[in-house]
This record gives sequence, structure tokens and C-alpha cells, in this order.
Amino acid sequence: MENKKISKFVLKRLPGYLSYLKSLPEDAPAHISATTLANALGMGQVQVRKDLAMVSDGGRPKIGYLRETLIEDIEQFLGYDNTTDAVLIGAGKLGQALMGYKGFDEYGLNILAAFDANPKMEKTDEGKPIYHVSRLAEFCRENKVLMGIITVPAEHAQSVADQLIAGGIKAIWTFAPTHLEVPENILVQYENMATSLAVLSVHLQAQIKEEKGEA
Amino acid sequence: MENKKISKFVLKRLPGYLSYLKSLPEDAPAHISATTLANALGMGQVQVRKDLAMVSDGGRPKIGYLRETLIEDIEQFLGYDNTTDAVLIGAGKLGQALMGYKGFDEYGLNILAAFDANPKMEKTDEGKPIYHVSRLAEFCRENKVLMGIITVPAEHAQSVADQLIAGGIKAIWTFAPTHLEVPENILVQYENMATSLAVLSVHLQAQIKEEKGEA
DNA sequence: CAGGAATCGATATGATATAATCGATAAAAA
DNA sequence: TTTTTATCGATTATATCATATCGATTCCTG
Repeated sequence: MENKKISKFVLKRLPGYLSYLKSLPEDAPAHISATTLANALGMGQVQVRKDLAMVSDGGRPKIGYLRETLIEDIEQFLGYDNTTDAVLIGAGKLGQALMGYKGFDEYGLNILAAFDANPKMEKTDEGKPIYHVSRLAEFCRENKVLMGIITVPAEHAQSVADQLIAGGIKAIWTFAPTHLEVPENILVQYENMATSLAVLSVHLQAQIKEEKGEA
Repeated sequence: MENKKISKFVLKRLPGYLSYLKSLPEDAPAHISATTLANALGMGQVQVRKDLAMVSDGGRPKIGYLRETLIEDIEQFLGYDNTTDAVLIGAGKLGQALMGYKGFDEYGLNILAAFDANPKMEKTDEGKPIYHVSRLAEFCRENKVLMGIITVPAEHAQSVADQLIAGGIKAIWTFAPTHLEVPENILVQYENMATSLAVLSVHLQAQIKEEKGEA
């Protein structure tokens, strides 16, 4: 296991390995090889091996990696073992869907509360409180929250981001399709579904054109 | 405007340019330079120029690009001008949130119907029908649907994908955190929120460690 | 106990994406 | 009209990521 900076590409592949490893049945072999993993996930053997070398130190020739240890190593590396608190802003449909997603526990993410400019109820279906955005920065400071999840319309995203930063937040996960202006030490992770749609749309266009051309 | 194959990286940036251009007020200057765009979106000038060169042919020195034309060019390139029909499988919270998202119109995406293994209602809040999954392949064939959106739990995703492909689908957008085995000509676009979370989580860990180290 | 097979880790090569440079061009200013 | 300046587009260089190759290691088989 090395300890230099890891690329985002590797980082984004790690959850894939993890979830596959966890999905294996109890009675599966205790060891698994990079080759097996690669085939299962449709990727190259070398890449898998290199990725795993970043987080683990336990690959043995002819044997592979000990599954249990590998899971622990990845989880520890990703910080899934100690939870981070977060707040969510924008209690619309998407926001509610995220609040209701139980899988976040597994990733060490704990959404403390939701905020909205126009709260329609006091609590979410899961019993998490919904506050007015005016209390956002204050709440973050008081609860030492480090992560904010933005699910408000694009035009309000920057303002929310500013308030989050004022509240001492260090990382932002935004679903609003707009660029956010933030200080250098704040990480913004954009979750823009339009990007995926673009890829799909262009692919479909090409497919259709191809079919017509051959007909 | 060139006409060779475009990289996914470029493709994923195009929606960003588009939405920014569209967000500009009516009375803004008719032309915009790559430099201005780059600054607004926090990226490099050269990259913006190169990206735009893929879809447009109208950059003029000292002036920039004509905004209106540029918007048209990008939209046409991304296929947002002619709608693609899609089906969604998995009418849970996430599925419902997607069904209710009106922005898809802008991207030329039209979700015809939802499917579920255990439909709890006949229609979504928006009035789109919800059918039983058993009718999935048949529906796709009859309506010549080319795109499927998967929002079912990971363990059922492969089975749904198989049925979609049997129904003649060409592109899959999946929110299930699992690898899908599909024929070569089918495009699968993974929307895995765990990947973003991994990036955020690691960043936060590093931040915390740094603070402690300096304290 | 020797030989073969599978696997790892490291190194080298190749591909792709990003960034830097520079001449060309057109508008605005002198 | 000439000069200056902003901008584009093409070319080149750099950085990053992915893939291929190879020796080393360890288990299994005969």
C-alpha cells in the first residue's frame, strides 16, 4: 500500500470493487484474484491490480487477495468506517429521495437535517427535521458539519453554497447544473445528470444514423 | 466544425456550456468569447475553444462566438432538438423523482412510462402510467423505445437490462451500483453516486488529518 | 522434490487529455 | 491608413491514464 496522492479515476473505481466484494456470498472462496475481479466488472486485470495496490498490501501470487481484508482496506481508505455528518438543502423531490436513501449509511454518510426556503413540513418521511434556510450557516457551525448537499434549483445554488461555506463546510455535493464559485480549499463535486444524458443522446443519434445508412 | 468521433470528456462538458449560454439574459451581448466562457465556468480558455470547435464553426477573432448560433449548434449536436422516448424501471423514490423532473424536456428526453415489479399505483403524480415489469419488453418493442432508465435495486438490475435489450433498446442509463453485462452495441451509462461520495469522503479525511497535523 | 501454472508487482510502452505557444485575423484606436 | 489589441485556430509539448510485458513468487501436481 503506497501513500501518495491518488487520482480521482482510481478513487471512483474503488466503490465498484467494494460493492462487488460485498455482494459475494458468505460461502465464496476467501481469496479473490485481480483477474476474477476484472472479469466480473468488465475491466482490465492490470488496472484492478494497480488500483488495489493503492489501498491494500495483501496480494499473494497464485492466491489473490483475502476478501475480508480487502473490504476492510477499501472501506478504511474511503473513510466509510467513520461517519461524516452532512446537511441537505432543497427538500424537493430529489432532496427527499436522497434523504430517504438508506444506502448512505454504508458509505459513512449521515444526513442530519434538511433545509428549504419554503418548508412544507417539519420532518421528512424518515423523521429528519426540515428547517428554514436562514438557519443553515448557524446549524453547520454549531454541529461542526463538514459536508453540504445541494438540491436546489440552479439559480439559488451559488447563494446556498456561500452560506454553507460561511458555516464552515469543507465539501459540497451539488446536483444543481451550474458552476459554483468557491475558495480553493473547498471541494465541489458536481452530480450533473445532463452530462450522462449527453453521452446517451449522442450515442443514440449515431445508432439511428447508422441504421438508416445501412437500410 | 469537424466531424470525427468526439471524446466522452468533451461530450460531458458540452451541457455545461449550453446551460450557461442559456442562462444569460436576453440583453447580454450577442457575442461571447471563449475566454469569457472559460472564466465563468472555471476552466481553461484553450479547452473551451477546442470543445466548441467540435460542434460549431463560427468563432471570429476579437469577437467570439455568436451566442444564439452556438446554442443551436450544441443543441443540435447533442440531439436535444429531436426527442427520444424512454422507459423507466423501478418506481421507487428515485424513480419517481426522475419521472417528476421537468427539465428532461429540455434535453429531448421523454419518459413514456414507468415499470415496477410491484406497482403501488396506476399512474405517477405526473399522470404517466406505471405497468408491471412483465410487460416491459413488449412495450419497448411496440413503441420503438430506444432508451431504458434503471432505478431498481442492484440485484435486479441485470435482469431488467436483459429484458430491455430483448425489447430492442440501444442505450441504458442505470442508477444501480452494479456492473451490467450487455452486448457490445448497447451503451450503458452508469450513474453511481457512490463514486462521487468516495471523492468527497477522501477529501474530507485529508482535510481533517491536515487540520490535526497543524494543530 | 522438481516442474508447471497462476498470480502479483514493477517497469516500459502507448494512448489520450490537458495545457502552452504562436501565427493569423479582424475589429478598434490612433 | 497604420498600429494595437483581443481573439481564434492550429501545432506542439506536457501530464495523466491505460495497457502490455516480464521477472518473481507461491501453490499445486506428479
